[in-house]
Amino acid sequence: MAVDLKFRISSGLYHKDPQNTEFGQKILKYSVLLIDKLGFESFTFKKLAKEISSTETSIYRYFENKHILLVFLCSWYAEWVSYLIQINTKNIDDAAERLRVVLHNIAAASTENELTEYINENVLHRIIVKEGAKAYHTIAVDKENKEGLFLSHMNLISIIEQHISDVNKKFPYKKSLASNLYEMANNQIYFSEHLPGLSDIGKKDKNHRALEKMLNFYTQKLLN
Amino acid sequence: MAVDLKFRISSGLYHKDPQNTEFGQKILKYSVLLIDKLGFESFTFKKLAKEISSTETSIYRYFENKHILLVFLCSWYAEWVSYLIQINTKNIDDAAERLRVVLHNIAAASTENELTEYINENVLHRIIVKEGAKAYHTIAVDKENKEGLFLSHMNLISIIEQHISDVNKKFPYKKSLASNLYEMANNQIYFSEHLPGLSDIGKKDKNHRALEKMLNFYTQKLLN
DNA sequence: TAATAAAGATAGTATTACTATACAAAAATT
DNA sequence: AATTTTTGTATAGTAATACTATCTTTATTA
Repeated sequence: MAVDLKFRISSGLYHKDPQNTEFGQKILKYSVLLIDKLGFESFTFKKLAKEISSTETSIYRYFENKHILLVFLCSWYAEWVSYLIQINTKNIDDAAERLRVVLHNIAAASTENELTEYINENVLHRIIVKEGAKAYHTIAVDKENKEGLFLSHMNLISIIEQHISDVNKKFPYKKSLASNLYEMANNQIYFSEHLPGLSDIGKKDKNHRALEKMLNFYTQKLLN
Repeated sequence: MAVDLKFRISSGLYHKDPQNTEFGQKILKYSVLLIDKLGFESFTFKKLAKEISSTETSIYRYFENKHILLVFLCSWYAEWVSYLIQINTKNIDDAAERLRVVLHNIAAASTENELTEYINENVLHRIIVKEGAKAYHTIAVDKENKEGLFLSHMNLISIIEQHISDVNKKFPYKKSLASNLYEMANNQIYFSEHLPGLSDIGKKDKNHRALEKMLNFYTQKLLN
């Protein structure tokens, strides 16, 4: 059953929260599909407007520009994964087992059931893998970071960090391991599909299974 | 002493090899400086042309578009690091020690002496850290990969892989570790400067030293 | 000296990334 | 019930981008 889940996302990322209106949700839904189809560089508000039989002006009422929309989508994704981690680790006492759940959720989030009507999480995950890094590799990072535009992402990483800490309090690089596990998960999925020479994860495997196994191998070696 | 080192770079990345002409070298030199200054998105051939008192047309004689120029610069960087690794590991018998040299070269390449007249390697490294991922996160990856546009990068990763293998032949994720060490090096430098919540590497440290230490810690834990 | 290549000059075009303004319908408020 | 506000539409316009085409000048080389 699709529930209309909404997440709290930095108000700097929209003029009006798209999660709250039908039209806003339509923007989200079709921007995900269109970015996936065209790639972020070729995606424009004009094309999106055409897709949803609306106008550029209307979309600009919600988002300052397409870069901000991308950051919004990345934040939504981070909130969604944080949410999954929270509900899936809630009743687990063993820290090592909780961390395994965390790794499952960052590696295979897209295999979860669809939760929302207005975002195809599976396709969104593909966008995060392909375009996610562009959200913060921008000339204005420092300014945008100061404005809190990356808080959802930061928060996700600090949740991962906490679970790492629960397994091994004395590990000297908790933050770096947390961010690296997340980046590695996304990169290795991308490499396995597009640049197989850069990964041991095969294209043909249900690759999230192999990836998950690898992430577990890494963390076990590092934390013990 | 600056030597005019030239690298063999996939011919799909230029119309005419910029390393071979004075004008081509000027394009390389100032594109590096201008991308660093403006960020890749705001960088244009028109602005570059103005900077070097030339014309867009002339630059298009060398590069199909700015994306291809970026891939060229990333390839040049990969060739350069490969070269550094090669000369710096040549006379070392101990595999573990060689791997340490490899990690030094991917973490702190920018602290090397300048080798070439026409590229400021220090600034180029900053570009790789900030913009490098954009080179292959594009809608045309598969096509470009088939055309061999990423061969220099692939080759660098397989050199790293070989050194990993020399330390522990049985390690099950050599390719993934190789690509991850490289990505991690770049990302953690970026995070330490712009998104410190994502890294344990401090901004104030000579951060390549701390990074190098972390990469060594990782590989030791993983390979032993 | 003639031929060829390299770079410059100029012009043009479709698309992008917006901004401005005016308007109509629907929703909320008084 | 009247009126204000919010929400989305329609249209137009602009500077910049990402090129392409063509022609001329300058330098190299055969």
